[in-house]
Amino acid sequence: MAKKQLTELLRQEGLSITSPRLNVLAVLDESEGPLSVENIVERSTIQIPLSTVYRVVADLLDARIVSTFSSPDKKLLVELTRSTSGHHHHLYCQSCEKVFDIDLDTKIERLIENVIKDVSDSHGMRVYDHSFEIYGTCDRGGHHLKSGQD
Amino acid sequence: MAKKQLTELLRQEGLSITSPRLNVLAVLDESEGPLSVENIVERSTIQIPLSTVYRVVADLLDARIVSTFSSPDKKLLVELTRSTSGHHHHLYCQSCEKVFDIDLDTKIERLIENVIKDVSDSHGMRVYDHSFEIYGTCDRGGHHLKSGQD
DNA sequence: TCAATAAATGATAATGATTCTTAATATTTA
DNA sequence: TAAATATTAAGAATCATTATCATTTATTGA
Repeated sequence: MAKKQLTELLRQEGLSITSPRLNVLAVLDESEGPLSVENIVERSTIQIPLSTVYRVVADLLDARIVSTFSSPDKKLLVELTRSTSGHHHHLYCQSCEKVFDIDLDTKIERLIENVIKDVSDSHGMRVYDHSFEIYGTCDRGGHHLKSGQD
Repeated sequence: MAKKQLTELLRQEGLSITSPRLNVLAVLDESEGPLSVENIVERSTIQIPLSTVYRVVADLLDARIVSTFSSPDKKLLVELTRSTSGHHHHLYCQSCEKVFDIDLDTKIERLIENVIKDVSDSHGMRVYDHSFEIYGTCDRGGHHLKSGQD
């Protein structure tokens, strides 16, 4: 995606255009999958302090430009909201520490929605989200090759 | 569950019988749902340092006497493995910060297994676990009433 | 375009959950 | 019961994340 488009993303949400924000967006845009804050810093062409990345991510999250969730080892993972067709799930590889987006087909997803409705009704709760995550190992090339996505 | 039974649980797994271990087990046994480490300390009749609870929980986890997972705010949650019929899922309440165990019916769970098989095959991964979590609010009595379970 | 104003950043300190270290204590085993 | 072994308590250390605040940068309106 061109820098101009990234700029437009920010402008549309009323966020001012700054170099840390553009760079974080560019890094996320170039990645195939979700990235940790550390990943983002590593991949950025300019140097950005971790604290700034956390703040930028929080702002982008408020604006719903990115989505966040946690890895099995409880680190913050970030991805462009737009890069996925809305709701989806994640597949974690224990050995190479990558995360993959997965989409369930509509039938399955609808079934899950029904299950959620049953469960939440029986508990008298209003549900705002759900997650479905799969943990495995790819067994390619040993353990802990490298963190990062693509 | 009687103290004698808790003792037996430890003995069966070859763990020595200590007062922190028995107390952590007793607290978990009396709770309706999963507890955080802090919850456990609060509810224990004897005083146990946090670090000891973490270590005890790690030992009990190795012995598969307890199971652990993470809350949305990334805290460690613990429950007796025995208290649930094996695999199950969780429902989190944002307002009162409780966690409930939920069981999906066999048909649904089997369906999920199939989905997982498809996904893992297509990514060439060996799957060792999955999670399915629901997030909601019970809207009873305002927000952040109290952490804890029963 | 340029100064005034508001917002964002960088550097670093603070925090909170969890883990580690080590001397002291409790449990097990012979 | 005593020696050998495992566990604990206390607090320091660590890691990810958040907060603080002085400085810099972006925006806006003349």
